[in-house]
Amino acid sequence: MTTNGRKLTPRGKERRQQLLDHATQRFAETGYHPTSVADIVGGVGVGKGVFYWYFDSKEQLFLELLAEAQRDLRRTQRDAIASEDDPLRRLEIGIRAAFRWWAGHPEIMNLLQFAATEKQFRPALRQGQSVALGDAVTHLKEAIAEGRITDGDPEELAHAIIGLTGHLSRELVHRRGDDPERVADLAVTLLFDGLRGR
Amino acid sequence: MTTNGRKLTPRGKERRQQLLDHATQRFAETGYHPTSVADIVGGVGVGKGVFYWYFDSKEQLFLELLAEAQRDLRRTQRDAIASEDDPLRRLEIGIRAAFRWWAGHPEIMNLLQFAATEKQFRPALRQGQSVALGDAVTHLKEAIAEGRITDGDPEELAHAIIGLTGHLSRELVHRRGDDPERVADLAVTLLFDGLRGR
Amino acid sequence: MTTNGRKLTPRGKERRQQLLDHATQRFAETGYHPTSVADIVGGVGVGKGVFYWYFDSKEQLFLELLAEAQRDLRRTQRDAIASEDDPLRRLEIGIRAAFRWWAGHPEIMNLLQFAATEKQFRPALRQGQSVALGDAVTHLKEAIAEGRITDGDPEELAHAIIGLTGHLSRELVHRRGDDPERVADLAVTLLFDGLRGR
Amino acid sequence: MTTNGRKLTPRGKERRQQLLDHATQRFAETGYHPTSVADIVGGVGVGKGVFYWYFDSKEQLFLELLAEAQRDLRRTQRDAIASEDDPLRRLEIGIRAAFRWWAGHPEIMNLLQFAATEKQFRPALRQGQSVALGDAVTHLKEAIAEGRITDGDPEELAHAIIGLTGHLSRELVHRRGDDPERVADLAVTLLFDGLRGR
DNA sequence: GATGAATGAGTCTTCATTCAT
DNA sequence: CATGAATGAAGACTCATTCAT
Repeated sequence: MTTNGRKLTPRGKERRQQLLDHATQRFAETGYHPTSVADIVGGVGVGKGVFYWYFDSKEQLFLELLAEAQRDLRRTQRDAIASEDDPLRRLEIGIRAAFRWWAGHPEIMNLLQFAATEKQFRPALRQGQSVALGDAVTHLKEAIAEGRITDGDPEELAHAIIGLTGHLSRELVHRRGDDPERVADLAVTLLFDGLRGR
Repeated sequence: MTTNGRKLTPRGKERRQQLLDHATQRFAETGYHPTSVADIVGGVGVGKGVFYWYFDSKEQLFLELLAEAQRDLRRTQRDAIASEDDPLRRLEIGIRAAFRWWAGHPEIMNLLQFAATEKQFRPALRQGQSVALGDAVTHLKEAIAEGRITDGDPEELAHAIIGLTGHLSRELVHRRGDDPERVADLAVTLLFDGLRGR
Repeated sequence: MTTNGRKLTPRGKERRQQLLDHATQRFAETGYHPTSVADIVGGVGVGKGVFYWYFDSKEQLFLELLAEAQRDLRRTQRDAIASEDDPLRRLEIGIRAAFRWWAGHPEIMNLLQFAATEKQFRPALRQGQSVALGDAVTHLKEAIAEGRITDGDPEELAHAIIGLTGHLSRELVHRRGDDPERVADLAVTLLFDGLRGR
Repeated sequence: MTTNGRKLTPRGKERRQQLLDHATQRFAETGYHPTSVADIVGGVGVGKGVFYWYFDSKEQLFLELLAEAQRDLRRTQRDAIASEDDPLRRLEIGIRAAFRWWAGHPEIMNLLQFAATEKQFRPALRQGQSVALGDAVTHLKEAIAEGRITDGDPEELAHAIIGLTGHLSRELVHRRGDDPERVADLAVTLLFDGLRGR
C-alpha cells in the first residue's frame, strides 16, 4: 500500500502504526524539524534502526502521513454524502463531515499547515487539496446551474468554503474546544446566508 | 526597539533591512529550517559575522519578522478605517485593506503559517492574532448592537472573517494571481450575504 | 576446516557455497565495504540469520575467500608443473597455469587487491603470497644454478614475474578480454627475452 | 583548482594541506573506509566542521588525492624526459622517474590500488591510468618503428611495463626498503633483455 | 535450519554560533 | 563593521550482529 514495500507480520504492522502515531503527535506538537527520529523511536521505546525498517526516511514518513490523512478525510466525506442527491445538501453534509473529521484528527491540521510552508512538501499537499477542491466545485456547479446559489466562479467559492471550514476547525474546535456540530452549524449558516442573514 | 539594541548608522540600517528582506524571501520559499544562516548572508553577499552583528540569532530574526508584519498589517488597517464611523463599513474597509496588504506581502503568509506549527513560535504568533481578532470583534459587537447583522458570538464571526480573508488571499491572490480588489469584493459579498445572496 | 565448525548437510554445503559465490561477485564489483550482509543474503534470497548460521562474520567470510583462492591457485599450478623437471619449463608452465586460473576467476583479483589496502587483511594476504613467491624462487634458484638465466636475486625476479603476470591478467585478460593463452605467450616471451628479444 | 571553490587564505591553504596529508596517511595505512572523518580531523587536532569547510565530502577528498597524485607523477616523468630524444632512452628515463616518484610517495600506491576495487572510484582511476599508458605507448611505437625493439602491440607492452614498475615499487622499494635506483636498474634490465639476458 | 524484527554503536554531514584577525 | 575560519553538538541514516519465534 503506502509502505516501503516490506511484507509485514501483524506485529510488524502494529509497530509501524505505533511509529506513525507517535510521529504524528510529535510533529503536530513540536514541529516537523524539531522532532528528531530519536524522539520518535524513543517515545515508542524501540531502537533507532526500527524506524528505518519501517520507513525509508523521516521525510517519506511525513509524506505518507500527508497522503493518508487527505485520503481518509475524503473517504469520510464521500461516505457521508453517498445517499444524498441535492447538491446544496451534499455540500452541507460534506462540510459537516469535514468538521467531524477534523475534530477527530486535530493534529493533522498542523501537519498540513506545515507542509504548505516548505518547498519540498508543497507538491504532495497540493495534490490532495486539488481533489478536495474538485469535489466542492462539482456540487457548486450543479447548485449554480439549478439557480440555488448566486452565480460565481465555483472554484473561488470552493476556496472560500475550505478556508472557512479549516480556520473554524482550528480556532474554535481545536483551540477553544467548541463542539464541532455547533461550529458546523455556524459555518453552514454563514456560508449560505452571510453575516446579515436572510 | 526592534533591534538587538545597537545604534545603527544609515548604512547599518540598510544592511539590516537587506538581511531581513532576504531572510523573508528564503523562509517563505524554502522554509525556516531549510534556510541556513549561511544561505541568508550568502544571498546578501556578506560574511557570516554580519548576521550576528545585527541579530542575536536566527530565531530572534524570525520573531522580529513576525512581530513587524503583524504590526504593519494592523497599522494599515487602522489608517484605512480611521475616517469611517459605521461599524459595518469599518469591517468592510478593514477586510479590503487586509487583502491589499497581503497582496503586497505574499511571503509573510507562509511565515505566519509556519509559526503556527512550532511550539516555540506559537506564543509570538498568538499575540498578534488576538489583536486582529479584537479589532474585528469591536466592529462586530457594534454592528450586532445596532441590529445590522444577525446575532451571534462576535468572536466566532471574527474568526470566520479572518479565516476567509487569509485563505482567499493565499489561494486566489497569491497562488492564482487574481486581483486583490476583486477577491475582496467576493469576500465581502460572501461574508455579508452568503452563497445564496439576498 | 574451512567452515565455522558446523557439520553441514549436502543442502547446507550448497547454501554455504551460494553465499560464498554471491559475496565474491558483490565484493568484486562493488567493493567489500559497500557490500552489506543484507545485499549478500538478499541476492541469494534468504534471511539474514542464514548468513550467521554459516559464517561467523562478514570478515571471516572474506578471509576464507582469500585463503581458499590462494590455495586453489597454488594447487592448480602444482598440478600443472608436477610432471616437469626442467626449472625454466616449470616456471613457464606455472606462469601459464596462473594466467589460465586468473582467467577463470576474474573477481578474485579485486579481492586480493583490496585485501592489500586494509591493515586488518594484509596479514592473511601476505601469507599466501609468500608461498607463491617461494615456489617461483625455488625454480629460479635452480635455473640460476644451472646457468640458464642471468644471475640475480631470485626473490626480486620472482616479484617481477608475479607483478607482470598479475597486471597483464587484470588489464589484458579481464579488462580487455584477450585470450589468456596469447597473453601468457606475451608474458613468457617478455620475461625470458625482454623487449629487445634475442 | 582542485578545491571546492573557496578562496583560501594562506592559513587556509595550510590547513587544507594538513588534512589532505593526514587523510593520505590514514587511508594508506588503515584503509579508506575504516578511516573516519573523525579520525582525520582528530589527527590534525581540529573540529569536525573544518573538514567540510575545505572538502565537500570524504569521497571528494579521496578523488582529489587520486587526481593530484596521477597528475604529479606524470608531471615528474614529463620533466625528466624533456631533454631526451631517443625513444628507448625516454622510456628508460620515464621508468626510472616513476621508481623515484613512487619511492617518495609510498602511501599513494595503496590508494590507487584501493580505488581499483570500488565501483565508485574506478572511473577516476582509469582516467589517469590511460594517460600514463598513452605516454608509454608513444615511445614504444617510435622504438618499434625504428626497429629498436621486437614488434608487438605497444599497448600490451606498455601494460607490462606499468605492471612491473608498480609491483616492484610496492614489493621491493616500499615493502623491503630497497634502493629505488637499484630496483630501477633491475626493472630496466629485465624489461629490455629478459631473464635470460643478452 | 530459517526468518523477520530489533539493536545501537558508529558514520557522514549540517549548521547555528563564536571569534581571531 | 566585516570576514573567513573554526567549533562541536546534533541529526539522519547504515549496518553488522543478535534473537525470539
